[in-house]
Amino acid sequence: MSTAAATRRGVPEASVARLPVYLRALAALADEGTESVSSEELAAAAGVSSAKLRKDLSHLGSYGVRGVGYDVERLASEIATALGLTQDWPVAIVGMGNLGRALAAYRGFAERGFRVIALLDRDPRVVGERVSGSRVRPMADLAALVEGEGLAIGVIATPPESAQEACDALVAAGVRSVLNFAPVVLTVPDAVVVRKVDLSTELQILAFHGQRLAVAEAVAP
Amino acid sequence: MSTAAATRRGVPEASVARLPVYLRALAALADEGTESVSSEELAAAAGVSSAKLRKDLSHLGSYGVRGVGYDVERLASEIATALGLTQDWPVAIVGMGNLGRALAAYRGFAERGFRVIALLDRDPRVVGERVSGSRVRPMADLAALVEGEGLAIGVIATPPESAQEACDALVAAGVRSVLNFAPVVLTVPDAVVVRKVDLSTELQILAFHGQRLAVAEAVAP
DNA sequence: ATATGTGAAATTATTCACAGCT
DNA sequence: AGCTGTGAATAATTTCACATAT
Repeated sequence: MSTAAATRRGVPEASVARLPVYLRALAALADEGTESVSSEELAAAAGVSSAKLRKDLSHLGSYGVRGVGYDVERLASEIATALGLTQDWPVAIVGMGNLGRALAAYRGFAERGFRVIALLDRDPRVVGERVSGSRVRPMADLAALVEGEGLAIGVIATPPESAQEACDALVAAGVRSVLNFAPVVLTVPDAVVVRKVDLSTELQILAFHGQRLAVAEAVAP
Repeated sequence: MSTAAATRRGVPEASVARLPVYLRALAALADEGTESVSSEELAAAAGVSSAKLRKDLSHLGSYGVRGVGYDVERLASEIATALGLTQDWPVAIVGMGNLGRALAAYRGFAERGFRVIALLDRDPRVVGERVSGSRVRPMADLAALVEGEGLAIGVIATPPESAQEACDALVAAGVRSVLNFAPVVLTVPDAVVVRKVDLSTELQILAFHGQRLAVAEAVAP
């Protein structure tokens, strides 16, 4: 099986979710001038076991050298290719409340190669306002953004009540990838991929573990 | 095995991660006055299969009625208890950059019962400033916050370079639960639980799937 | 000598399908 | 008659351990 085939055919979801972490660790190593790295070292930097790292990388192809390790630049480039980061992924942020404005000001998108090409809001009182140097656009512009500018990823930063509506508008315009910050479950066609970022879910999971720790300590201090 | 024992002994991690979603769906049902719900309905609202929902709930105990379904209030209360949400979880946010300020202004913490009791920054020029009605405090205050106010959860909103330092300070002060927004892997002792929220990782996962979809469509449009 | 890549084993998670209870 | 709770079956993921390549 060729590398390209391996990439297109299934890379397990759990592996995909870790590739960005490896990529970041590799970028840090490259920054400090490291040229070669072993699976043990890279795994430590990424916070996983070396066996897991090697298994993950094996789904992309065979880019290491036995007895030596991995070339940092090469591996970073292969992971970036597997993730599809060699192409452009124009992003639009929908919902210009507190969160939307914070995201619009966030530099992390651009740093990772995601170009924010539009900020949108459904409220006519917000449309036209300048946020982080861009004019806020109406939802009706979505179709043109997909057609004309290749808009590929929609970020939903609306209040929960309007998140599904925002999502429907994105999907209707042809967006196939959605990052949802609203604390609701979105309904989308099969062809659309949704990822969720949810603060309060994370806090609740922490509460669960915090409670477990407290109980464990009470039993065996 | 008693319910309490079931809760304390392992609820699978994958189930724990879904409990907050069920809780939110139940809250929405309660809001609209629904008193009883079947696993099928609740599962649909939470975006999972009914078998998965029932299996997840079975780890908490047996709170449904065969042939009938679940009492919405009761189930919500049981899940809240399992998650440890009946107790107070004081939160501190470390790092008063853009993200830290956005988080400080975010109402979602309080709505879910997480009380933000302190905002901190290591920069003396920021300490003392007022953010969202609170005075920003120095890192040296952490120990007193844990001792005196029961600080339990630390939110790291610093730049990546200082995230480990912030984390170390939290852990040294006695915080056992950390929510990390900085795009770095944190090193902590076993007794500390870290959850990560990472925008660019999520975007990269979307890019991977977007690429897959594009390829699939090219092959079979 | 050393570190990768990978089958095989072990563990964890999901789905199936139905017995058991209301 | 209907819906939960759960063993059993299946699938996914992780870990082990070593043959293989340099």
